[in-house]
Amino acid sequence: MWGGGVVDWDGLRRELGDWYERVRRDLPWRRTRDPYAIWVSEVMLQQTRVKTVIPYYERFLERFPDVAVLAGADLQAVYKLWEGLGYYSRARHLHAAAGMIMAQMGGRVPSDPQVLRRLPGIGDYIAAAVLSIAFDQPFAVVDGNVKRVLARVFLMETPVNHPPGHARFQTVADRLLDREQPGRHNQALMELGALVCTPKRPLCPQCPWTAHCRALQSGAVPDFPRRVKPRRPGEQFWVAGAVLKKGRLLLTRRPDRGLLAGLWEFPCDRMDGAADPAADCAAMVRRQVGLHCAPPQHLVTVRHAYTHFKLRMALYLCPWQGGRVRLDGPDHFDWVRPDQLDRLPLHGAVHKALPALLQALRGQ
DNA sequence: GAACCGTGGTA
DNA sequence: TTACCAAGGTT
Repeated sequence: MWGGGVVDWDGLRRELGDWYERVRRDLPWRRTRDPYAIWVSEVMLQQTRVKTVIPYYERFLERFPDVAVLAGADLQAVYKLWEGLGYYSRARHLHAAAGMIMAQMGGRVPSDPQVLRRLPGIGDYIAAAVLSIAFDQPFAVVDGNVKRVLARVFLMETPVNHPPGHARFQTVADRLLDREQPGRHNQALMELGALVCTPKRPLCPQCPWTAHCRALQSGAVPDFPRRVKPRRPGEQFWVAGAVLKKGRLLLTRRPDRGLLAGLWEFPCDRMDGAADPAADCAAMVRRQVGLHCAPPQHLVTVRHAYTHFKLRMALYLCPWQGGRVRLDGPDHFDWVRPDQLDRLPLHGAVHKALPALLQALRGQ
């Protein structure tokens, strides 16, 4: 894998550690050794930028300062704090894991790898991160940063976005790990990927590993890491109906599984056909919440990009005409005054459409 | 093993 | 506008 060349593992570890001590960012989760806080930070940082996470992390630790408080909290409150951060199952898993820790593990984040790994939402990466950073245990993390750095330094052809190749990176990361200071080492390697060995325009002159990097020596840095072509996401069309009754709007909650689990929205569904969207919307309202409404009035159509499909959602204003709410799909509902909408966790597409709705309501 | 699961920044 | 990408995990 390393082309027969000799690798100076000790030199790599030392130079990385020295570099990290010089340039490390002062991040909120680097000011604590509390396993709970480290865990929360790692969950939030999953597929999410540091800059985005910081305010969420601060609020979360303030509101839920330890495992016991989180376990005792209402899941809806956790979702509300997570609103806008995405991947909402992370919030549900964190809450459920806190409950398990209180019920079965004496209220402390477990330091046993096998126990930790059993908690929902904790996979290989987060387990290794918590164990190394909070408990000084010798586990190497492999995230997107680590793969990119290793691919360049060792000229690894393994695609970084193809699960079958993951084990190759883990093997190299294990060999490279500084077992004396695993927490510092793991953070240093990720910091190198975040600050220097970046996806585009890496800052090679600032890299502590210029003498070791095979991609740099062969002028191939822009060609690494390798990546397999992802499939282009398809497009979906949704119709959403804001049912208005006596100045209140009907909001529904999505089921606890699947897309946008647990978040609130206006009743919506994929469009049946392109023939008559307004009639589609009225039919959707009857089907999903059992209500009859006056002819829906188109307010706005928003675009939103999810991981695996693109969405165009048309929002209609639907004056209530009759019927009592009977849910088919959503698992909860509530009639909400427009100025109270911010009490519920809403997803991105709803937030995009909201200004048009509020403006229409003011105009009535 | 492949598909699913969000959002915002950036080029 | 589109494509890429970011401290992954679950089903």
